[in-house]
Amino acid sequence: MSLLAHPYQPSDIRMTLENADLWQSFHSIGTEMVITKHGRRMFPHCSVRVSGLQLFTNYVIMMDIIPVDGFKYKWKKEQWEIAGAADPHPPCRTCTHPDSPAPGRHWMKQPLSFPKLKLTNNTLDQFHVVQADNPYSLRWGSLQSFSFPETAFTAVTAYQNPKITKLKIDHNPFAKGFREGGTHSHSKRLSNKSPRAKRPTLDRDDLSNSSPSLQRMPSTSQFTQTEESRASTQQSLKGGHLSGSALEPKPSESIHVEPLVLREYNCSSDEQMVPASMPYQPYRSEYGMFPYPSRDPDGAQIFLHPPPNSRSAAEPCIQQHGYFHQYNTTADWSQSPVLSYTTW
DNA sequence: TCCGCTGACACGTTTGAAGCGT
DNA sequence: AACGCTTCAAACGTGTCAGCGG
Repeated sequence: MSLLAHPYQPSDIRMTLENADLWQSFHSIGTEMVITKHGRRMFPHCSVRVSGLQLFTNYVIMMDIIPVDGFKYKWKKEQWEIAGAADPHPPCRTCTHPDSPAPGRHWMKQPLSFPKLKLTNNTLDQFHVVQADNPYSLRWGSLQSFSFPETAFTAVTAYQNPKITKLKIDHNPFAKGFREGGTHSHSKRLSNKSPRAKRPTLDRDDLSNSSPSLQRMPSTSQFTQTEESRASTQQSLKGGHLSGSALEPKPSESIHVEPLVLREYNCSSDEQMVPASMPYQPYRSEYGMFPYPSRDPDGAQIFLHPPPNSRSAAEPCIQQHGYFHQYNTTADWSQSPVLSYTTW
């Protein structure tokens, strides 16, 4: 774990996971996140507290999900087992916090979260693409990333571990309908003819087509990782996260300063969809290139990381990673073209 | 036959418009 | 007329299950 400060502005930026206890509860069992074609929100969602930022310097916060390894897994005999090679990795998509860019004081006054981040295994929802009318680029002074080992999770299309289901039902208000009296029995639903006519609902595709609320980040296959971040991530894996395995140290704050990168895209959204289940080549190459929005980044990222030990060897995990990017001067920012900017 | 994914379902929560009172 | 509060239905998010397809 390392921290590299901005060359001109010695950094003491810290990022801590807000709902760490909840994450830890899930993590100790082996967090699972359901993904669907249309996108499913995470629970727990990512929420972090930031400190040490320059009060009047603008930052952008981003979050990524990165597969741990090149395998896919199946739940067998109360544990995950390798079930073959992973499917091709989809384009990496980065979620930018909609408040970005914002001054450090804004980020530090309250925890920031990504409650509307959705996980999907659909790689064809192209309507989420946001096209920038005026591509522009910025030189970033530095990039700092933070990883949180306890946010690692396994992406599933249906829950496998009943302990996870119970934990989610206990903590997620939206799942309260399943809390008491067990789950709604199938027989109950088989009785059919519910007195309640099905509400006409917008097809999500239609909804998304007509609204910018769901947008996909530009893709890149150039995401690379430095030795440092790799080492950091590797280290985070050693603790494991499955039941019975040793827990990692407290939310890590491994910080990686990235070389300046020019990227040209604009992305902001109410809800952003990120791929969650597709393993990708782990720890490959460098970390130098990264898909950044053309505004200042400041972010949280999720990394899938390799199974920490033999017991959890089959478990694809995701580790949250946050990225900071800062404008050194307001002048830099003023030179930027108008952003598409949405709020959650 | 097995297994994974998808869509339908029922229920609770959230949200915002409409109605009402001050 | 303006503002604030309450009510309620629509929209949304959830986990489970059957059915389909590979």
